[in-house]
Amino acid sequence: MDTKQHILNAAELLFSHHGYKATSMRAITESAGVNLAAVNYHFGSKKALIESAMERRLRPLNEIRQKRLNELSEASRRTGQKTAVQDILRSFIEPVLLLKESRKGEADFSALIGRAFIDPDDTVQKIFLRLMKPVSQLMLDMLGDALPELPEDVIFWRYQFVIGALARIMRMYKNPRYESLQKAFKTDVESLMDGLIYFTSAGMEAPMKKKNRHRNKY
Amino acid sequence: MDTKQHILNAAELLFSHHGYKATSMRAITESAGVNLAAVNYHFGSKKALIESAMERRLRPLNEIRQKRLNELSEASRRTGQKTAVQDILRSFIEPVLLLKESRKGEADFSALIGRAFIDPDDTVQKIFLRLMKPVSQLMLDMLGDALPELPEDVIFWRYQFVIGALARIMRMYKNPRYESLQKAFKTDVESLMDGLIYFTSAGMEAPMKKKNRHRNKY
DNA sequence: CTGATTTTAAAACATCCGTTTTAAACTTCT
DNA sequence: AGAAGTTTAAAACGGATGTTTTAAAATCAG
Repeated sequence: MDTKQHILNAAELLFSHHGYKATSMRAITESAGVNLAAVNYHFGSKKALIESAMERRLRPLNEIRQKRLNELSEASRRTGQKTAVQDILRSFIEPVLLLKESRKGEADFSALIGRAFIDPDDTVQKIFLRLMKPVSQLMLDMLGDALPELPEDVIFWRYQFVIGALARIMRMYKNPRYESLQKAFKTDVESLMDGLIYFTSAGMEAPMKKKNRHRNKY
Repeated sequence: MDTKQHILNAAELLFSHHGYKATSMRAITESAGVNLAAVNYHFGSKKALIESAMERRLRPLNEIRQKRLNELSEASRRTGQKTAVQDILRSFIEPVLLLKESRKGEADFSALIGRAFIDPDDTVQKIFLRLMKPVSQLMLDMLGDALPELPEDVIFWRYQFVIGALARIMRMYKNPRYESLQKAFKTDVESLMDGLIYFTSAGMEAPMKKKNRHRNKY
């Protein structure tokens, strides 16, 4: 009965490394040690398999995020103080990187999420947007409340900057492909996470400046 | 003789939309209105074609970046003042987004670069890293000089945050796939670019805080 | 035990892929 | 005009892909 889990684990690992298109059913089933037909038997199709793999990780992750964000809103209502931008970002960023460390035995599933952010396949993108939509909307609402002086579109794009930065380090951190770039840095997850939170908090709270204050020739 | 250009334009567009693996030779040649065999005749292989497509855009772009960065260094040497972080980031970010607007007739090649950042294919990644290496090293050096109080690994990761944020908006901006998320925002490129520069400048200059100043339950 | 479900093995399916080949037409330049 | 280079058309290549089928074996629940 754990054939499904074996398949999901193998799919998660291969998909996070090579992307959707380049991960074949034969590679998945061989890596999982099961028969080729098992995937279609249990999941129906490759598309349904990758959807299951993404949901297995993204659903509980986003539930944690929403719970933490709701706790922040409640505390704000209780104390009458505005929620700090840094706490909002921390609620969004911390869970994915901490879960990464807490399950060392399993396949690296924060890489799966990092891959889902950017996989070029339309199927993957649609699944991902659907799974992220509730927490994304909540983030935008809370950031809007925390930064009332910023217009809606500025909040939106700054949130996208955060997403982009997070997605990048989810793929880079401890990824052998990028080891050559990282010299001898032995940065631990907590430091990297805190670094990202400080960076994005400062960026989120940066003032808007007037345009055309700087000429350029290109 | 402009068959090669037609092929490159078609490859650029399709590759930026669907990624390397999902862009077939047949799709490229049909979109370019040329024969299937023309790609192998002119370029030798699919891999060599995508390499040409990337080099065509990335080489002049990074030359502009390096030239602007060198001008900043020279000005700093001349005046004895430290180079501003914002000017460094502007030299890196502005060229790609401004070139995007200046050639409306051609295929959208900033999307090509945005895609190259994140395509899962190993071939694409190797080509991209090779083309980006010189300007990346220059950026790290200059950021290190501008922020002497930050350790090397913090500079490195913050630079990666910038890369991630930039790559994300290069793919999102004016991409029909993400239109539904952007409500009625009619943000122009200059505003978006300035927004990214202010965001990343603030993040780059953010102070480092001590660790473990915040408990969490997950 | 029995019946239902799960899993395996092996083969075949149609389809797509990058690439190559062949021969004929077209263009360009000397 | 003639040679060289370019482009087209059509077909085929070997291989990989997702999916399906068939039948036998293994597992498990009532």
